[in-house]
Amino acid sequence: MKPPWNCSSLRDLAREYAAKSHGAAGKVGNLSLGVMVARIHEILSTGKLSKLEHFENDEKVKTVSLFGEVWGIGPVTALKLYENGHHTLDDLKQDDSLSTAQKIGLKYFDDIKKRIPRHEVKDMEMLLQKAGQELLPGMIIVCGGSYRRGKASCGDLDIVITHPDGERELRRRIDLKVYPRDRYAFGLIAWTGNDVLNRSAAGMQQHHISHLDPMLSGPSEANAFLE
DNA sequence: GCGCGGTTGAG
DNA sequence: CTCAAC
DNA sequence: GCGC
Repeated sequence: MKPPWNCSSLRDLAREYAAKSHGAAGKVGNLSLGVMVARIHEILSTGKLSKLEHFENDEKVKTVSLFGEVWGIGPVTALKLYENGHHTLDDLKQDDSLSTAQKIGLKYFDDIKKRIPRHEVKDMEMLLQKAGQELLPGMIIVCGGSYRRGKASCGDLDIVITHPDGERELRRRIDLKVYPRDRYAFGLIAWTGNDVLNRSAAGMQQHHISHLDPMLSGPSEANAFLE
């Protein structure tokens, strides 16, 4: 397959770039124009660069990249995990040194990777807007990101919130405690208080249900200022 | 010679 | 402080 | 390449 432009025009572009970047004569970085043109040509005609094939097929590179796809695991941790002898996502599941976020990211790896259909994002946006209006009339809630750019599906929801009176609002502190139904009783006791009762309820929970799944059964708390 | 985005939050 | 998400 |  031939690219729609010829090598001489590429060469001109490369020269121009090289001139701007104050590189050595006839070079871009440490690549000669010839090599650069050849590589661009290969990418345009085959869609990839054979020089990089080695990397894509390397077991370590593949595994570390895979680990890096887990929400909560970045480049540093991905590499560490690999060097600690982990080679699959199932290996990672055995590792209890993972952070809370990483455990969640791993557990819901497949879920999180799934794209969200546009209509579903629209539904969720409307739901939030409705809840927002009821909470504080005049609230403006908009879903941004790829949804706002008109994409047919989205990786997540990016929500932006404002209010006309936002600047003058008196700030109140709010604590949200969300419990699964089967632990609601503990939560109610704990967060009615006083602090002594809070501690005993926490103890009861720990003693009776600490074996339950922390994501599905654990209380989640949000401690926030309304801003 | 090094970092190259800045901010926020978890741990 | 490091690491990660956004 | 630029600022530290």
